[in-house]
Amino acid sequence: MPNQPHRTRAALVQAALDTLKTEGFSGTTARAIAGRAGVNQALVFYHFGGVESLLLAALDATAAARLERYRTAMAAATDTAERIATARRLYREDVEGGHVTVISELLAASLARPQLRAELLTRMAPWIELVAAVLDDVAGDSPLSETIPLADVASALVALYLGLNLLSRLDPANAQAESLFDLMERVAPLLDGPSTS
Amino acid sequence: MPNQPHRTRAALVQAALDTLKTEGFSGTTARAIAGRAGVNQALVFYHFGGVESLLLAALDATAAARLERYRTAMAAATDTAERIATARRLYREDVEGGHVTVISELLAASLARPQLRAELLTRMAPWIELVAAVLDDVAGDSPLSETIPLADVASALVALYLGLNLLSRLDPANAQAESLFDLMERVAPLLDGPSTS
DNA sequence: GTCTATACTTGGATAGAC
DNA sequence: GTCTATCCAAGTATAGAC
Repeated sequence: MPNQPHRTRAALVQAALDTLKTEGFSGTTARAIAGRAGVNQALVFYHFGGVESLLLAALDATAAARLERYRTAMAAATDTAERIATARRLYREDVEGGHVTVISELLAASLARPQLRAELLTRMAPWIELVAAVLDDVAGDSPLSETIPLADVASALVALYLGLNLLSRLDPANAQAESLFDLMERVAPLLDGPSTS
Repeated sequence: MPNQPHRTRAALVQAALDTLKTEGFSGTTARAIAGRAGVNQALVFYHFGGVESLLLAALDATAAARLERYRTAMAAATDTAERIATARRLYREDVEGGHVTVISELLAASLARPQLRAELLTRMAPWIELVAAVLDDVAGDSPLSETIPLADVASALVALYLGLNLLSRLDPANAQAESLFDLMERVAPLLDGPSTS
């Protein structure tokens, strides 16, 4: 009884994500993924050609959904305070859902894998663009947008996001990120205030 | 001709660092380390009890030297501009020398290793304290120190540092970090200016 | 076209030789 | 105290059964 191919593929993609989130990159082997998916280990190679390709397919699947979620949530926010509150909500979702963990583990593993590194480079771009677009909205017509290179700040914010997620492993309560959002919420009115004429 | 034990141990520690920097965590096996050190693979277990313990010993060795370097370099800086210039210099050293890579790889791997996670938690504390101390000097007698929780900002800066290093793998030129330091140098006078009465 | 069985390689760890 | 020989577990990948 041959299984429907797309079902096996989907199960492997989901299992790959779950394994990466709970076992880390070094624990994400063809056997571990297949075991979680309930299929034979060799199917990883048949359907995806190898573990690395499967992981990239899994990243693409989760990143597309996540990007869409970010875009709609951020579009609904109209001022800086709301954008920060939204960012906090999204950050919590990411930590709980392990969405950022997937990219962190792959980035860490890309050190010794030039191919993986190249693939990840392409896939980081839309995130940095998304943050840059939000920053552009925040800066709005204020003089900030002229004097500060938004693209660089966007990269830095993405780096901060990754770093916070990495550090959050050591502290399950994740107090740093929460109090950082508190701080940003206190600073937010200073950004909106002057430009609201 | 029995080797002096401390020579073998030192060779393993150095080889462990080099392997972690070039092969990443998943490539840092007892065999890879021992091969690089030019000793038998079983000595990793004899001298350190296992790969993970060796890696922690290696981290301790490099972190102690690195912390000392940071402390003396930062102590020599007297105003905010100098501190930022020093931070830029230290950051470049870290990227080139792979010092942060060691901790990034271990943090990424700690996801599925509770013991490693606990050990790393202890070892991150002095770095956050160091940054907090520098921030305290920067804030000085300005009102900033009252309104902004320095400990949280210190954690965030450490996270940013880790994240920048992680992203720098994708872009060898590492333009983000450099232009971020540019930005900070332009903002620095605003911090020093008002409080210099 | 899909999957199973199996071959081969690499890694962790230790018993015992020197 | 140091290292070799060796075992066992786990990983990748493919040849061939269905």
